[in-house]
Amino acid sequence: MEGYNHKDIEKKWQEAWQEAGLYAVDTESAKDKAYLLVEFPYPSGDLHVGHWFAFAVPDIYARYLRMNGKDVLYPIGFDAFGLPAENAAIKHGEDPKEWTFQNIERMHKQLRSMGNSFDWDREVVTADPGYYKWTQWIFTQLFAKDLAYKKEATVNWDPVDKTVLANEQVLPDGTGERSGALVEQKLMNQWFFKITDYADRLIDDLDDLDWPEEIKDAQRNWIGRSHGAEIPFVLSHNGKSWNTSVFTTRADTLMGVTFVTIAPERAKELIEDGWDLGEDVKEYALKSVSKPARDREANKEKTGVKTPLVATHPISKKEIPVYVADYVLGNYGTGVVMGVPAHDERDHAFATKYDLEIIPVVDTKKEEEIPYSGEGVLMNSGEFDTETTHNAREKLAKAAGGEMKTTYRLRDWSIGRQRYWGCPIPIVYDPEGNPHAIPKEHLPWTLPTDVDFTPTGVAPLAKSEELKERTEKIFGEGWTPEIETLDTFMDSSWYFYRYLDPKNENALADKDILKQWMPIDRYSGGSEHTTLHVLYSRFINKALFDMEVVPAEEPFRVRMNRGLILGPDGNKMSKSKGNVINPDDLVEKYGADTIKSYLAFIGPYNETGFYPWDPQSIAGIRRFLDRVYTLSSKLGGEVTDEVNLELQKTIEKVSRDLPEAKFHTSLASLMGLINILEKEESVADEVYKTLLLLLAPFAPHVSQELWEKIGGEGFIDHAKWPEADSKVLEAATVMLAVQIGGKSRGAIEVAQDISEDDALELVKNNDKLSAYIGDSEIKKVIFVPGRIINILIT
RNA sequence: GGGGAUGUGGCGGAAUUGGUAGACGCGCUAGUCUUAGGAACUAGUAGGGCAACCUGUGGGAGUUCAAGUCUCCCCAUCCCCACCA
Repeated sequence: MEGYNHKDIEKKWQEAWQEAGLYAVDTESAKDKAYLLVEFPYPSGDLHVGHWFAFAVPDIYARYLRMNGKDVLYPIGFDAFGLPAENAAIKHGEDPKEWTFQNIERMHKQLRSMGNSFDWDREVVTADPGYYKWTQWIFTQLFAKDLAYKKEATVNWDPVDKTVLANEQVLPDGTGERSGALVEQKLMNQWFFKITDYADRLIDDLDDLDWPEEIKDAQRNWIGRSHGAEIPFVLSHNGKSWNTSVFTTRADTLMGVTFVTIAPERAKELIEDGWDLGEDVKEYALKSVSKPARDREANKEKTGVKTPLVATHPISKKEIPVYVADYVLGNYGTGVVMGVPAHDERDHAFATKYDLEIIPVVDTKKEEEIPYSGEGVLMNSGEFDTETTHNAREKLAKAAGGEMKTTYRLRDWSIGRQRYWGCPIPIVYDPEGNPHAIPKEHLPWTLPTDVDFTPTGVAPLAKSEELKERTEKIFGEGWTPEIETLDTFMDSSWYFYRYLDPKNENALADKDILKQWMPIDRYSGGSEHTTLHVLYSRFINKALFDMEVVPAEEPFRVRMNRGLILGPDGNKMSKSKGNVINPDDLVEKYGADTIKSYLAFIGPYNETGFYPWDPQSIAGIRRFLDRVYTLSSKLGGEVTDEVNLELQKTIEKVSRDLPEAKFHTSLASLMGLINILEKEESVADEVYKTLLLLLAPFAPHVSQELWEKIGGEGFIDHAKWPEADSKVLEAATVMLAVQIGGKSRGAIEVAQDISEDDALELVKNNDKLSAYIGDSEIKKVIFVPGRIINILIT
């Protein structure tokens, strides 16, 4: 069969769309807005198939909404700061800025070859000073609200990239998200965002969001809210005492405490404060603290060292031993844990190993073994005996002088990076070393260029003479600049506001425009960003919402994660495996319409499946488009009732499935229609036109070309989405399934509203079906109109 | 260990939400046309059986006239979190 010439057609229409400014949106005048967002790419220099999956498929929905009369904004930009640029600079002596902007140039071409309905006038590049001026401004606002602060803390240190990482950037196996290096723990003075202030709202507000449960749960889990009690404990040695406290979710087991364990971090702090805890404790604590988190967690065997400290039980006043043990985490709760070996597995293991007393305080009725961590009735707990564990929880906490408290797994977001190619933190220090936000009139606080950025662990900006001079010139002698740059996740946590008003010089975006366009109607992206970018963006949005900078409390009305395209061999695409599919070659061979349709056809878009690239399937999709094209030579004649019914069914199906991101079933029904039309002698113009309208979101170029060919008016994108004729659909006959004695025996063609009696009569008059009834008596008939008739016989 | 999801032909996946399981595509088989084709087209394609039929949605129970879909118990795979007190 003769195929169509995708190269000419796609070039022709991409130019025409561009010239007509077809996808430019006026955010000020739009009436019925739809804001669709896809995660903007890092300018790595080469577009891969994953980008197509991420950008070309949601474009189907954008085009659908546009044909339904919406003012659709579908923007694109670049997350342009980051390490690859800097590493390329170090390796090949390139300028990171040059490297980045050259890559962006290349990617522009590739992105345009997709033929998406992007509004290119709104492109945003985070490394552009016009953009990062506002990244810096947001930082200064957070600083003013004490949501950005500096503190001495143990942070994740990536020894390869030589920079600090946020907790979210350390993978479960303890390696850096980017470098893959084993992350170390290092005590440093660092900038943080106080995301923990928003922990409750970040959890609670999830309830009202129309997001998949798995995404919400992943965030809830990450934030890790835990309700319990904080109970004071006094630890003493040599006449000195330390008033601390433990966090527990089981205050009811307080009378079963037989020892206390402290985290190595706490022991180290005590030693630094001059406590003499002995050589063994010192050695153990220091060794544990410097261990990479992974090593420490890998060792499931409980270890610990007895300290000379003595803890006083807050109720019984009994003296109990204190251990330092590395299974106690320094950054969760208080880093001090009460040991209840009878009712906690870890404490039990520890107590058994070090031969410590075990006192059961929950009556297990001898049915459960110790350790027993369930609920029950208290025993061995003095006046609290016979209380239920549930009721005793708060009472015991109060009796011990403690209070109910909630803790979180979430840590504050570490945002300083000791690297060059990033947004400079807009802070200067006065001669006394106090930090001050750089006032708005000096923003953007530009990234200096007189810097050698070979990573040494010291931030490269420290070497910039220009930055030093600039600071002193503006703020006075003795003032010094902050030398760290911002985590690039900060750049990307607000870009969606900027798309709305990208050239605004007075605000990150105009308030009225924000009010009209936020929140985003649908945001699709990768599942790997659930606890990174998406969480950070929600935090920044809430902080800005509280400052009345942005209008919506949540930025993303709908979030959906997509799947992953694998290589033809079923493995993740990677250069080393040699299984990378180059989209440019595919554009050349099949055209953009085919790639987009193939990726849409592969499965449900809003589920995170893994899809191996199938070179034969894509040929099948191209065959389908060729068939649509070829069909244009058979135009003419009248619409038959049968064809019209199939057409109306297809309109109904596509209009129902497409908005739900079920692009694959939408295409399937279009293929079904084509199969029917091909069997006809001729195809009426109106039928073909409707087919093109339905196909336009999936294959915009070839649909537009055919639209023009058959005399369609103007751009197909401006044509109205067809509406199914409900009269035709209602008048259609259906196949009524016939069951006899509960077994499927066939079907009869009937009107949708046929009565039970008429249907029964038809079955009786049908030789084949009535044979199943035979001489048997009809006991009962179950009839579901338009669906099924089930005749029960004796 | 905790949380979330998913199990349907050789493969990706459908199933009007409790109503004829396997739409659509790939692959496969046969044929047509071709010097040839890994091109295109036509027909077939869950398994078993010559057939009428029978069996089939990870396994096992159950509810129902009717279960891929609902309930309970297992099994497997994937993702997230995890010595979180």
